[in-house]
Formats: sequence, C-alpha cells, structure tokens
Amino acid sequence: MKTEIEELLRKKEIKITANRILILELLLNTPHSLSIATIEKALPWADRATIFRTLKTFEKKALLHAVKDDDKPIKYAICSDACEVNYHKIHPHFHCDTCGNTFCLYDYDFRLPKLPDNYTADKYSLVINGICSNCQKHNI
Amino acid sequence: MKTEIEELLRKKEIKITANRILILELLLNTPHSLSIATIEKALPWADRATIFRTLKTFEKKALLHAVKDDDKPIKYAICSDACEVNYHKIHPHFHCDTCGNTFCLYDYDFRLPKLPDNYTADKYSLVINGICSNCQKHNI
DNA sequence: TACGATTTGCAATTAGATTGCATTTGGTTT
DNA sequence: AAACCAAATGCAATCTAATTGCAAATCGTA
Repeated sequence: MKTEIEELLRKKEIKITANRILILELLLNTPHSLSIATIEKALPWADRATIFRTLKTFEKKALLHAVKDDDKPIKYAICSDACEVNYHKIHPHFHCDTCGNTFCLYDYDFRLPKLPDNYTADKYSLVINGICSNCQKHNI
Repeated sequence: MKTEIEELLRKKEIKITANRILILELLLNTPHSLSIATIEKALPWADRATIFRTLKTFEKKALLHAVKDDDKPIKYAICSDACEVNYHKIHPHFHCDTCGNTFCLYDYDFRLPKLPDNYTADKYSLVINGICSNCQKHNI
C-alpha cells in the first residue's frame, strides 16, 4: 500500500513526505470526500496548516479536487482516472442528507444542455442531494 | 414599483419594513444573484446583520434562494415563478468566470439521471461555469 | 558533511457567517 | 390617538473556516 501511494505521488511529481503519504492514504481509504477538520481528527498529530497546504498541493497537481456541497467546510476527494480525464469538465457528486457524506459519481450519463444565446460553457458542477445506500439500509 | 414590492411581501406573509422593501427592490432590479457584501455596498446605511436576517427571512418564505457557486460569499437571488414551483428540486445557475456574476437559468431541459443502486435523490443543484453573453460582447 | 530549497509547525490574521441583547418600529387594540 | 406586544433593527461580539508569515526542521543533492 505504502509503495503504491509513493508511486502515485512520484507520478504526480509531488515530493514524498510522511505527512503527504498519510493524508493521501486516508483519502484513498475513504469512500467519501473529507474536510480539513475531519482529516485533522483522523490524524491528530497533523497540523491544520500542513493539511491545508498539502491539500492545496494535491489539488494543484490534480491528485484531488475540491467538493463543494451545501455543507460549510469544503471537502476534498481523490481524483479517479475518470476524474483526471474530465477534471475541468465534469464534477458530479452525491451528497447524503442523512450521514452528510459526499460521494463522487463517475459512472454518469449527463448531457450538457443548451444555454441561452451567446452563453458559452466551460465546465459544470452537479451536486445531487438524497440518501445514500448505506443510510437507506439503516432506515429500514 | 414600491406598491408591487409591498404586494409581493404581503403575498409571502412577510411584514413590510423599509429595509425589506429596499433590499427586495435591489434584488428584483439586479439580473444576477447578490452577496451580503454586495448588498451592503449598494445600501451603505443598512446593517450587515439586518441584511443577513432579511435574506434568511426571504429564503424561509421562498422569496429567494441561496446560490452557491465556486466563489466564496454565498449569493442570493429572487425566486421566479418557475423557481417557486420547483424550488426544492431544480437549481440551475450560470456562473460567468469573467464578471463573476451568477445568473439563474429557468428555461432548462434537465433530466435527473440514474443513480447507483439504492441511492435516492431528493433535489439537485447544477452550476454551469462559462462566459455570459454580456462579457462575450466585451471580449470581441 | 555542507548547502539550498522545500516543507512543517506554531501563532496570528482574515473573511464570512452568525448571534445576544437592548432599543426601535410596525401593526393592532383599546 | 395612546398604549401595547411582538417582531425587526443596530451594534458589538462571537464563531467557524480559510489563509498567511516566519522561523525551525527536513530532504535531496553537491
């Protein structure tokens, strides 16, 4: 695992450090996006500023992307291969109103609709709110 | 004009005050959504807290809705008739990367796509980034 | 091993959102 | 029109999240 992570960092031309390995590992092992505060709780020895700058670095290198749902702290999620390809074009996310987690949706059939005259689109972001399958179960 | 605005407030069961009339008037006369800071600049005698609470009141009464684009301060826009009907379901917005303004898009053919198994959708929000027709002109 | 550049930790700052509370105001009742 | 009550307002303060400055620690390399 560690080796894979180091490989990933190397591929993205990000200098390898202990912080970065562990933050990336956490992100990879979490199925939903994470806020700085959440990462801080998961890695209590890590400094907020370091986490902040690490995430910015990762974002700049297209290793992850910011997820902006209705909740306040911005969350970050790892970019999958699908994400890499369409990074600047497609950002579909699902926000569960029960657990509050936000998941990336890649298998997604979305057509960019027509815009008013003389409007040109560059990218778009789509956030769907609802209940995820996990919370669905617990509700029964 | 003033009468129309008062009529609108009355219809929404919002108590009529000077602040509310002028804030609503500003929102109605602006083609794009406005942040608290922007409203504060436009109405310098108005208090930030009052603007804040006025917008919250308007939002609660479905007179306007919050617009969350990539920019930081949350913006608010008047709900059109189309908005009223689908208020909790559809929020398409267009954010111009040149002027930074965000416009509501109501004439919009958008189909909610299929979700992964056991995910249920309640509402969704769509923000399209690009260049608006006005900025398009100035670029030529 | 020394050097230069980058990263980190800590503290402080900024920005925006939000609230407490005393005062004022608006609408209503007498 | 005066009195009254609930809601709205203004001001200051607070809170949360984001962001930065700077000195110390660290890493890779000469």
